[in-house]
Amino acid sequence: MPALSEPKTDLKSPPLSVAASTNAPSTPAFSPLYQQIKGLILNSLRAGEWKPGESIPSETDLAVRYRVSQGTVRKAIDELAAENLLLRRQGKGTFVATHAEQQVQFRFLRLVPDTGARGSEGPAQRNIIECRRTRANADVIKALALRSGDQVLQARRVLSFGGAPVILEDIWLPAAPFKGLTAERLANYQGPMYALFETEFNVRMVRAQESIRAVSATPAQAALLNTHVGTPLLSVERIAYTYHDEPMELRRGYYRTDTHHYQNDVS
Amino acid sequence: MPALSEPKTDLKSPPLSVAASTNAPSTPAFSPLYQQIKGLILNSLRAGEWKPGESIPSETDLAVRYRVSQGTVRKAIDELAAENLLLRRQGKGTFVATHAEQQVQFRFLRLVPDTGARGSEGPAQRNIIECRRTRANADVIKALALRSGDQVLQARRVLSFGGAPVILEDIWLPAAPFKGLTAERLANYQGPMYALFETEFNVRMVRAQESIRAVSATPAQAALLNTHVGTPLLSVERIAYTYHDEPMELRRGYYRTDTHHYQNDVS
DNA sequence: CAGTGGTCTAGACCACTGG
DNA sequence: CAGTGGTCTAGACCACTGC
Repeated sequence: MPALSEPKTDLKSPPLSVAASTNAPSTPAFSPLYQQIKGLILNSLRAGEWKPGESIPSETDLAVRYRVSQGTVRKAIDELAAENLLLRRQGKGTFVATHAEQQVQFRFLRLVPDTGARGSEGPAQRNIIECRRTRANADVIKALALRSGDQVLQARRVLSFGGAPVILEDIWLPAAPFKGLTAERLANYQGPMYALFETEFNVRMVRAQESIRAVSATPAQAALLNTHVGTPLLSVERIAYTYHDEPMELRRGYYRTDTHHYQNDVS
Repeated sequence: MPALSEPKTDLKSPPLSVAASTNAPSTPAFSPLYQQIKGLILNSLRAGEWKPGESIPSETDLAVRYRVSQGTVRKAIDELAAENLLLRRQGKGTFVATHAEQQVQFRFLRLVPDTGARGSEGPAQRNIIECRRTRANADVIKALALRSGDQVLQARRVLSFGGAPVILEDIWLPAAPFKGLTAERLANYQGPMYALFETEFNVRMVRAQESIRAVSATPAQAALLNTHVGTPLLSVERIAYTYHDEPMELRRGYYRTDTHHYQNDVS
């Protein structure tokens, strides 16, 4: 009999009214079994029981562990795979998604060169301009759901493609989860920033929300992006979330769009 | 026995190597049953057998019709619902998605007011500036996969929210599928343009691809959007597709982003 | 060859809708 | 109440991977 840690009481039993006896009597809060399984898997992911890039137990193993049928586990995994949290590979297993993989390297960066595919210009050069620790201001507090007075790490960097600066970014991170992150660590790391966050801080960015505007380049922005004051830039404000919709990063990007464009599929 | 029109030969039989005996010998082109069912449903949708807003037959009916199990039909419908082509409503049935519904009114328009929810400023005012019929130029031919010399309808309009002009759009449509579309018809129609396309021309837009840049307002654009020359505008080029990825519209939009922003979720 | 995910089936039962 | 989609199960078999 496997070591069961989660289900002290069997899952199947009554509707499992999660919302205890609070004031919300109308909705019985029925939650299907596979949703509960999904929640348990999510908990294991957040706790780091299975790390990015690793495989999780097979469907049959999980079925035994959770005492449900394999089909129910399958449906839970299906949803997690659809949300890009897990990655299924037939014949091999199911893996925790990671930003370190080549395929999904730029999943969160929607800027692509006008001609040619992503990465056709070679790898991006990342230059950290500055990095410091400050007290979060009102904007950041709201975006990251912090408390007034909380510390944040702030970084500014420029991304260049083929030698030409294209993106200027200001980044804010809550200091607590990223304890120990220094300017050197950031500057020396080759590869996507989100991959660093995974391996060093066990923080995996899962989804993000972006608000996009057109703005005129300020003198400071123009200088860093090697263009003229007043040049139209794409302003991209991103809030990135970890598991359970916890906001973990605020990023304000300014994109030159004379050789690149932001690409989006809507359906 | 139901009137079977599609499956002259039973579906189940051998792997059904769709890619006939062309040059591609390595891949056996195995296609699961539910994918084939999905294709058949897609064909019925395109042919207009079930119109937008209407319900399609129940899963059990379709299972009988296609001679497969209900679970297989279910999986096909699941995918179509995930792609927003169908809409499931428990207890009622499965419906063909439509742009006429209030909920999905603005599914393709990602511009939202900076404060408040979509539509909080009341309905959009749509003003057709001009509408004419021309020969497609190279750009349009490429975007809509036309043949040189083909006719297109071109329209220009301004969308205003709360009385203030926010969006200027140039729209190109292939003349053939939209035969009979006039400036009056466009100008007089209240409601989303895509809803008109559905009811009048049996053309349903299913997905779109947008390329976004920041540009400076030209004198003409500034005048129509009631702003200054040089104001940064969001340039949004959209190609919209019907069923089977057929391009059906090219749209070049210019958005003022001083009171609104383009919102995007990335995962 | 064994182990994984992927497909397909058949049947039971539940939740929701509307007459 | 009947009809619809939604959940859950159990079992058989297929396709893919790697030893």
